[in-house]
Formats: sequence, C-alpha cells, structure tokens
Amino acid sequence: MTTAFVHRNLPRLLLQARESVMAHTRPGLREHGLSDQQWRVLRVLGEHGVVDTGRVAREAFILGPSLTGVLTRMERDGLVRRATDPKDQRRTVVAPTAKGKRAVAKLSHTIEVHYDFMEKSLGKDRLTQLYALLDAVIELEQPT
Amino acid sequence: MTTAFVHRNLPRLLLQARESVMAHTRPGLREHGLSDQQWRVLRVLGEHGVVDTGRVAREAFILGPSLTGVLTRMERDGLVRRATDPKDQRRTVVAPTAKGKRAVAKLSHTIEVHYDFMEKSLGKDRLTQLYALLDAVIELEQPT
DNA sequence: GGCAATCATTTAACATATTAAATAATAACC
DNA sequence: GGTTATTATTTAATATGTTAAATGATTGCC
Repeated sequence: MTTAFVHRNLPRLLLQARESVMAHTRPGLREHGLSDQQWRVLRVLGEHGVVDTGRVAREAFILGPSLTGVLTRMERDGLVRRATDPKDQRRTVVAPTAKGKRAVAKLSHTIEVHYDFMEKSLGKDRLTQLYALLDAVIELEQPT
Repeated sequence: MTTAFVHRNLPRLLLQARESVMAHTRPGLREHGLSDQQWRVLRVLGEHGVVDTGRVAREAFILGPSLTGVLTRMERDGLVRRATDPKDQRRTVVAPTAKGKRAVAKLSHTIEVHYDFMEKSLGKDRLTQLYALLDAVIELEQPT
C-alpha cells in the first residue's frame, strides 16, 4: 500500500536547504543569545534603523502575533526598545539598543564570510542562478 | 546607522519560496482538516505503510518531541494508529487508518497536478536545475 | 463635529519547534 | 547473569507559528 510520488518533494527540499544554511549561522547567533527570529528582526533594524512593527513583520517574514512575543522578549533582554509612533498612535516603532547594534555589527560580518564561503564552494554563478530560480518560484503565484 | 548587506538573504528566500509553494497546497490540506506537519507524516506513511516514529521524524523532517504531539492529535482525529513494536519495545510504530489513506490518495493527486503546473510555468529544465542546486546547498556542510 | 469604515497591533487559544532531562527498553561487557 | 552503556521515545519548559477576535486609533463621509 505504498503510493509513489513522481516528483521530488519541493517544500521539504526548501526546508532542508534552509536548515543546512542556518546550521552554519546558528552557533554564532546563540553565542549572542539570539534566536533565529530575533536575528531576523535585528537584521531589519540594522538595515533601516527605526522601523514600525508592520514593516519589521513584512521584512523579517514574521506574522504580527508572533512578532509581539518576539519583541517583548527582545525588550526584556535589552536588544530593542519599543515606543508608540506620536504621528500615528496605532503604530509601534522599534529601535535597536547599543547592545542590539553591537550584535548586528559582529554577526553581519560573520555572515558575509559565510556567503563568501558559499560562493567559493558552489560557484558565484550557481548561487546567482539559485537566487533567480527562487525568485521565479516566489513570483509564480504572487499576483501582486 | 544602516548596515548594508552585500548578498541576498538566502534563508529568507528559501523560506519565502517554501511559503509560496505551500500557499498553493494548503487549501487542499485544510479541506481535509490537515496541518502542514500532519500531511508530511501522512505522506511518509503513504510511501512506506507502517513505519517506526524515528523514521517518520527523519523523513517528515520533524523533531521527536514535536512529532509526539502531532501523532497524538492525529490519533485523536482518527488519521493514524500507534502501537509499540513487539520486536523492540522501545520503538513505536505508526500506521495510517482508512481515513488517513483516503486523504493521502486524494491529496497526492492534487499535488501532482501542482507539479505539472510548475513544470509548465517554470520549465521542466529549470525545475530540475532548482532541485540540483538545492541538493548542492544541502550537501555543502552535511559531512555524513 | 460625529459616526461608520478602515487600519495597526495585541490578546486568546491552540499547534508546533527546540533544548534538556527523564523514562524505558535493549545491547554490551565483565 | 547482572551491571553498565546505549538507544527510542516521551515529558517539561519555553519560544514561535497560526487563525480569529478584540482593542485602539485614524480616516472618510455626512
């Protein structure tokens, strides 16, 4: 009673590939006491400075309700500060603390080194190819 | 204070691509009352029949402690049955119920159709290329 | 200006992820 | 044959994901 599947399991492959990449990054994050999600948030803050939570959610690919908890714990750990936007009091804006900024600075370097490694082992062209194919898959059914 | 990142964000791209693919599959799963993880488990059972939980965990890419809860709820919902392996009473074996098998049969067809669609829109060669690149990324630091 | 529709975030309830520790059974060794 | 090391799974504690509903603030329209 074994149903055969003709194709590769694409979602699983994508999940495994992501795990494989993160397996390389995670030890560094953990040394700074960061979860995967906390790092994604810090990375967004490192790129844009002060940002409203809506944008953090979009760019860090975290749903609103999850982000609420993540930010609460990050504030507890002294990585970010939250404040309501005075111009639109519905919005909450987030900013990295000095500690948060230090983590971004150190880790972004580590990660750049990892990309250099991947470029060397896979080949820069193949990595570019992979980006393009992933973009194509993402575009496939995003009617925006 | 905006740190520039030279490269694309590969883990995020992989996550987004996975979401994009799953966005197509999920409605079908939900019609059968299945979560993503429950479907992964059923798919493994569809391929192998009766399997011990260790193998389910490996092939469905779910960690042991998560799987315990997933299987408990699947048993509650009449999708699978659990029993301890008489040959090695440390092991638990899982088998799909008739209801579980029906879900696999119907959904695996839907999913094959989705792959056909992706092959047509991306091109069969590009999909094959993507598989190869993902395999390469996975192999990159899996010293097995 | 006041009320309805809209928008941003949080709360609530449940499912899953993650790490460490506990439990239970088998295998290995003396 | 009995003790120890190893293996398979579960429990526990905390963090995150997910959907729907609630809360609070702004906008649009009259």
